[in-house]
Amino acid sequence: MFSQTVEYSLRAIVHLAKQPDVLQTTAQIAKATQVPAPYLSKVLQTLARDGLVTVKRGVSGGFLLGKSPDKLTIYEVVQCVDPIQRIHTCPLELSSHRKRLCSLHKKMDSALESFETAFRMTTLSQLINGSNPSVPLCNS
Amino acid sequence: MFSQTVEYSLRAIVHLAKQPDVLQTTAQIAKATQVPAPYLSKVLQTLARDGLVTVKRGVSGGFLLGKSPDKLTIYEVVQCVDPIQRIHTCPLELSSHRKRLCSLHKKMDSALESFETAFRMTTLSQLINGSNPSVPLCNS
DNA sequence: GTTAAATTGGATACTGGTGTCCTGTTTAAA
DNA sequence: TTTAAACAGGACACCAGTATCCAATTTAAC
Repeated sequence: MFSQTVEYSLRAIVHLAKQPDVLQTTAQIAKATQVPAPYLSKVLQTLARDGLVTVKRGVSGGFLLGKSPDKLTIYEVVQCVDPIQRIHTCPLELSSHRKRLCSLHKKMDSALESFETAFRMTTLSQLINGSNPSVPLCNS
Repeated sequence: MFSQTVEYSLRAIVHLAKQPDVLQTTAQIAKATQVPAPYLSKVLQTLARDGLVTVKRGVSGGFLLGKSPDKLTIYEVVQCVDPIQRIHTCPLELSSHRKRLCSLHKKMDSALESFETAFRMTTLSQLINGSNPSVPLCNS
């Protein structure tokens, strides 16, 4: 259901959000998140394109979270790397369904909607400062 | 988000559910649902394996819905052809997350759960006899 | 200025989902 | 019994997501 890219990008963002002011290299993030470094590199590029992470190139460079953790939702991350495709028009292109989806596709889309909403309402802060004793990515 | 296989299988099931007692050939279903016939053939095989459709081979054969439309949920269809993978154990295999997922994966799984629930609670009857004037697969 | 750390971008390989085709098997109907 | 309709199963092609590697570029530190 979730692509690897989504899983990886969320891990990376969460890791950065835990120390929002600390520059981290791809290698460091890769180790902490158990994501293959070369692939993570591509994912970080994508995140950087949308400003979700900021990048500093060259020696002693690395990545930083691009937005404040309490203003950054996991929805933004997902949409950046592998957008949730809502169903807006009839996949069969039936003319009479153009404005109003049939019950099947309406149901499918409403499932997507609730999925989307769950992500829209969750910020990185919530994940990190929540009551859950299990710290993301951290074996403590 | 939805695989083609899920989309196709739901179309086929809905089509069969509209006339639960009428044998339909792969070609007929393919035409009505706008699904490539050879691929649909594979999907129908999968559905038949789980008894969601029943098959009659040979001349004047075809497919029938395998269960009563009011007892068949679209969840069963999805789980048959392309199961929703809930997150039960920590993807990073962190020992301390074994029993209790961290906040990130808990959130991801709860999104999957609501997704799943939406499907669990929807029967084929509801889709077909609902108040929605747009009839699935039908340009009326 | 030189060096080395670090990201960028391109090229490449692998894998699974999607899609097609062909042969074999079943079976109703003529 | 023969024929043809229809599904079953295997083989194959294609493409996008996943993953790796390498050369080029940037830039801090010496």
